[in-house]
Amino acid sequence: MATIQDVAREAGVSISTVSYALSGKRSLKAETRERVLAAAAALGYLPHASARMLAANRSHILAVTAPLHPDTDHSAHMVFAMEVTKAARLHDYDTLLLVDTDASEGMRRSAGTALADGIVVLDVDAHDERAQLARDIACPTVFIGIPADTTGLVCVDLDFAAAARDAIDALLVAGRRNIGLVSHPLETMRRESNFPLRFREGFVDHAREVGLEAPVAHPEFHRAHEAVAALLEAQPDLDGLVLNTTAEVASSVTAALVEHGRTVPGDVSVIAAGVTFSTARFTVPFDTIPLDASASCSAAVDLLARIIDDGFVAPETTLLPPTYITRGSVVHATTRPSEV
Amino acid sequence: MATIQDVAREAGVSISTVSYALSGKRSLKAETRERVLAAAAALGYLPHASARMLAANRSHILAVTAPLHPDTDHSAHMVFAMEVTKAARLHDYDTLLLVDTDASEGMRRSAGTALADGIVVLDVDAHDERAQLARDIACPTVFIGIPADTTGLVCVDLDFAAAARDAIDALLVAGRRNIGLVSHPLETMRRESNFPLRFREGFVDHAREVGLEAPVAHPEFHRAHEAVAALLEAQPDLDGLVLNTTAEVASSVTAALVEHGRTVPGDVSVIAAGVTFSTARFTVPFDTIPLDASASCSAAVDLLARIIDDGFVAPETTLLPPTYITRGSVVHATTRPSEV
DNA sequence: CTGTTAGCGCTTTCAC
DNA sequence: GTGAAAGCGCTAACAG
Repeated sequence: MATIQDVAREAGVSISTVSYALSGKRSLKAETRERVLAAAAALGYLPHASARMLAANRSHILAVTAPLHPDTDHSAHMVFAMEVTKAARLHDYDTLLLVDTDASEGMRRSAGTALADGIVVLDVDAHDERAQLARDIACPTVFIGIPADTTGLVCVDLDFAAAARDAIDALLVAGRRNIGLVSHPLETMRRESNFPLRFREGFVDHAREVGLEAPVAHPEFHRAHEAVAALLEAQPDLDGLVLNTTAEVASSVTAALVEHGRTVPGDVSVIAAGVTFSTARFTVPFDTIPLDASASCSAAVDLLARIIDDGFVAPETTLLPPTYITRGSVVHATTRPSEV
Repeated sequence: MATIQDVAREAGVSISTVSYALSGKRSLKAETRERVLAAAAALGYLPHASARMLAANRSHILAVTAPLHPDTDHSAHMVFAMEVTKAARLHDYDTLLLVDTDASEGMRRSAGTALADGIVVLDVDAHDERAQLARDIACPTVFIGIPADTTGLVCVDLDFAAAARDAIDALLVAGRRNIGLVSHPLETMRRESNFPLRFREGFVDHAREVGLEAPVAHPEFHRAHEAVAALLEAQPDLDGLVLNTTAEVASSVTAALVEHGRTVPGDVSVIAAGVTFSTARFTVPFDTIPLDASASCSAAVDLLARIIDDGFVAPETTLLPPTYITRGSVVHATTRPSEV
């Protein structure tokens, strides 16, 4: 491997000139710079990562901690990890994957050894131990998700409460007033997984505001059947359904409704909200208020890069506004095909 | 952050003694070592990663390249990335995630800058550009998966041909002779994704050896229906089915068979083979010859660690033997419930 | 058994 | 506009 020495010799300049020519941190005579770049290219020079890290006191590495729960949706997990990685590359960072048992210990380690310049925290629980950890370590950290106590933390996430409101409002506009929510499995709620709680809360609160009953069901066995049955029991006239649940459950909702003699979207209009998966290929594609991993991750990494550069940013929580995708699963109550 | 200097001062020894006390690379008087360890603990000392990298010429980082295809199974993708990460930690390596467009360029970069000590290549196609890249760069590389030309490469993978044979044999033992295969979508086959090809080839070859028809179907639209219909057309007496396909397709196989008036496992016995997902929660759980990500990744990382340490290992392909998990979806033809 | 010291390859002052 | 040189914090000879 060619070193900066080799390039300097080849170009007939000093190594500092090479360094500056490549970093652009000070202006050189155009001709000199050309010569250096040519020499570097000729030798196939690439700077030695650890030497650069040590000298510059910057690793150009971000750590992303993504713990694994028994109910973890691997697919969503991967999408977030990849989107963080992609966003990081735009800022010239590579990303280290910290998983499982290593999610906390790895955070401490990569911060303590200066392995990482910053940390992205994924899959946040309400009482996540990584929240306190982030306060303790001296390493810029951004949460994608919002723990119960955000004191001193920087957090980014979709505004799930707003997403829940928008979903209800869209159904109201379609003349639907008997609205239910299929939320996440109880297992997920029990560990106080961050966004399912916030979505449910937003849903319940807004339903109360606009004077709706709005029952909530938590599916079991990764199927919609029981959840739909429970909602129909609580609300026999169910005509609107909000889904903030897993892909598996969502994909069986239409079938479950049909088994109970309800058509979609005529009898029951459906909206999937705060979900990462696409419903485009479902029997009936659902209107969706997506949880856009790319948007969340870019926002988080942009913030993190800024914190690393500035050395400081005021702790704050950024809520990303929801967007609405129409796919035809919400129709006005008066135009119900079953009544045509 | 405390440095090795601080620890040396605190313990009243030289920095090399600290280094040796912590690395154990030479023997010290027990008391000295204790004193050093105590001092390190007291100061909360953690070695500076980049300094260690530079001095030791070892980054303790592995890169894992996992490109993204339109038909990528994110869930399986994540499982492999995580299993590599877990296995790497056992050897004191961290793992860098290289995704997407960065899969090749990132490989070159992390090798060229000495960012990574080694590379794990995931999701290998038959004519994967990363094969040639691995030969060109001077960085230990292990493939999980097997490209068409393995010259000079180190590869690890499940023995998919053996898995296909075992699946057929298990059905033969159960008295089934009209066996079909539901393989991967054509999209996946077209890019010559590595293991679906090898499984299909193993299946077709062994079927010929034992004198079976053995039609193969490639599902569309991520559903089993059309594939099952195609197989039944080719083989109206279908009584055995091998699945080497996506979770989505596999989960709808039983329903598709039932729609065609066939029971599982009575009329048609089913085996899922070379798959990462579990069928335990399916309506009818399938006997499975698993593609064990953990096993493949451990084997690959163990090998890689050895190559990094030894500086050399003979290029070779390691095929992991398949195992069989019984879940009751294969019954003998004479005990067909539908005939009881 | 322990200490001294020369780097590892780069960045960045400081000097010209 | 360019060069010389002092580190960054560690590892691993080389000495004793």
